[in-house]
Amino acid sequence: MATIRDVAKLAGVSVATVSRYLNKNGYVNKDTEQRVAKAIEQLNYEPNAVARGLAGKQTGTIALILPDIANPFFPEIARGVEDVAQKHGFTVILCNSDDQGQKEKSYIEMLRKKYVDGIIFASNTLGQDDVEQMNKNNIPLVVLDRAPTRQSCSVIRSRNYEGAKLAVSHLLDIGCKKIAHLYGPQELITAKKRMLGYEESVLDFPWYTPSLMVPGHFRMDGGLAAVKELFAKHPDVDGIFCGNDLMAIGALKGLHQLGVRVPEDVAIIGFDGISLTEITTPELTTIAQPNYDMGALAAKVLIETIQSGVMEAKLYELDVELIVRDSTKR
Amino acid sequence: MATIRDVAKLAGVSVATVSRYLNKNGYVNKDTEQRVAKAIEQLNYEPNAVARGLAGKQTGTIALILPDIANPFFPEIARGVEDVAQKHGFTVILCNSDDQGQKEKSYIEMLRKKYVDGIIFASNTLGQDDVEQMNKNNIPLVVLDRAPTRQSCSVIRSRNYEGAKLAVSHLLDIGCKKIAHLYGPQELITAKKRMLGYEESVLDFPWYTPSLMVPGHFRMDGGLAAVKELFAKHPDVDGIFCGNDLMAIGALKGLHQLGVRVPEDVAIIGFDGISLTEITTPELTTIAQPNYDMGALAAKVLIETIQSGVMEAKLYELDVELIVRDSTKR
DNA sequence: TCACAATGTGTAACCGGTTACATACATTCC
DNA sequence: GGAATGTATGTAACCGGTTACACATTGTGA
Repeated sequence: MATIRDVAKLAGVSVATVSRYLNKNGYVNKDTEQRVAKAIEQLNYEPNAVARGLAGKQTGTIALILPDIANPFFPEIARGVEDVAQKHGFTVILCNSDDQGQKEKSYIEMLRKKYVDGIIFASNTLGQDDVEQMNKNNIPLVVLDRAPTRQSCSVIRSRNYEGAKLAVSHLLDIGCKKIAHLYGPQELITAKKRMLGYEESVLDFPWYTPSLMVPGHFRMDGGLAAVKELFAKHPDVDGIFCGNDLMAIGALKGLHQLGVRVPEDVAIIGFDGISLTEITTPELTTIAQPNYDMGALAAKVLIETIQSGVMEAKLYELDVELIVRDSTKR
Repeated sequence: MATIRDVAKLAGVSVATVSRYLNKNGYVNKDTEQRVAKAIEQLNYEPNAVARGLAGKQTGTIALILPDIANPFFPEIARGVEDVAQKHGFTVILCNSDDQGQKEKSYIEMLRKKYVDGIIFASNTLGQDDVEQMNKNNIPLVVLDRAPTRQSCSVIRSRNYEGAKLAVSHLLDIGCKKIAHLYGPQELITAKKRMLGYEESVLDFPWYTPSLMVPGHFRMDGGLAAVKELFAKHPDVDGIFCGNDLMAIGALKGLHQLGVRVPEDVAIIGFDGISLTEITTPELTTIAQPNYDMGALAAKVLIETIQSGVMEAKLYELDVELIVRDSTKR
């Protein structure tokens, strides 16, 4: 592989000039430019990214830390991140934290040593101390969807509260008379807001009672168990708003096992808009987040932060959309 | 951040000694070792991975190139890759090729410039020239699942042919009298072998005719369309072996639309064992590949190649397993 | 005509590691 | 006792870029 010095020699200029030509900063004469270009061409020269990283402290690499890429919620986000990164000449490092603070910290450690230019977090366990450490090390970060606080870093989220209200009002619209809610881990802002939206929507109905809210841990098996628990207490429920799609799928399974028909006996609506909602029978109505767009936006914001050098701390809230499918069609 | 020179100064030794201590190569006296260790401790020193990369030409980074992480087939593989990489102190760069040779080449270009230590391919469009280029540049690569040839690189695959025979014989076992096959893109060795397994299993039956094989492009919508085409010609089919799970899900949908009952009228079996097969109604019988393990093995083989420096070209074929679920239960 | 700015280029230090080679002393073997 | 070998350490070049600074030339305004 040719180096910048080879190019300089062949073009009869100094390495500084070649570097200036490459980075398009500083003055380079038109003629010189031509000569350098030709030398580069001839030698088939490619600047070495690692050397660049060392000298310039920018590696053109960002990291995406998420709990588990095998969770169907994340691949679309990851795709959004990667597409935008790729378009800007950045490369994406994938990290699965399993929501373990320990794993997360060791990733951050390693990423810092590798001079990643920035990090996107889609993880729950991001601690205040981590954020501070990143700030101290001057590593830009963007938090996706789940951050409890918004401090010295940008946050991308969707309108969970509004989405929840939308979900409940849809169930009411189609004539539901008693609506339950399966909720996710309350340490997640996402789960909390969705529950809040539900509560505020139903609080004034005579049928409402807190035991209509059952935890499902944002997981499929959790949704399945929850729905059974729910029907033991409230066999007359005729609508369920699930805090995420995975629980909704679990609930669907559970109802199927109980011999309850969807949507005839019970209507179900989920939240997230993951692609799995299209493969169930019946297909699931859901409040769709723009998952891909959230990833894409996160990457865009991060890269802007990296390139401008100013670490802003904005909150971006994206709109959600009600997608009506068979699980609520009567 | 402290550098190796700071450590050397504080410990009263040369940088070479510190480096030897860090890499545990060459001689270092016990006492010196202690002093260096203390200096590192005091300065909170962390070796800089980029500088290391430049000097040593090893970055502790591997890349995973796949068509699309949002395709449900890949996240599990990716997870397997990442877990093993992480355990060995490697970092994984994620690349979505969309099966476009062009995109793939530009990724490879960029990865080479970044000194990635090796690449795992799970992409169809990997050309002979690419492989040669990698070999010339001495970048180890491992090809996952879909490689046409096996030349100067290791290949990880599952027993597609055997799996296909297993699938058909299962359908025969449950009493199917006319079995169709939805197949994937024939340029994929995977799709080809699965079709071959089908053909050889059914060739001698009187009901067999080539028009029982319908293309479904390994996609859900393809499976849906294929099943409709199939039933227009062969309404008496009572078993379908789908070349992958996505098509099986599509077929399930299509049959549902046609009012055909599964498994009563038609039994369906897929291939791959992706997690989606558990959320359909009825749940899908499938020939499960060890997806996670395939990713993990790919990473293991790649890292071994990187660390040993010998570029072997082995073929690993993993066993598949029949998982019987409702879609073939009679 | 002179001062100053804009343009163009080169030298060499620097980023933070690794490592070939030189040197020195302690053992071991014949 | 001298050669060969093992242990321990330091010097300095090297990986391949970027960039501060110096210097030269040309253009411009007063």
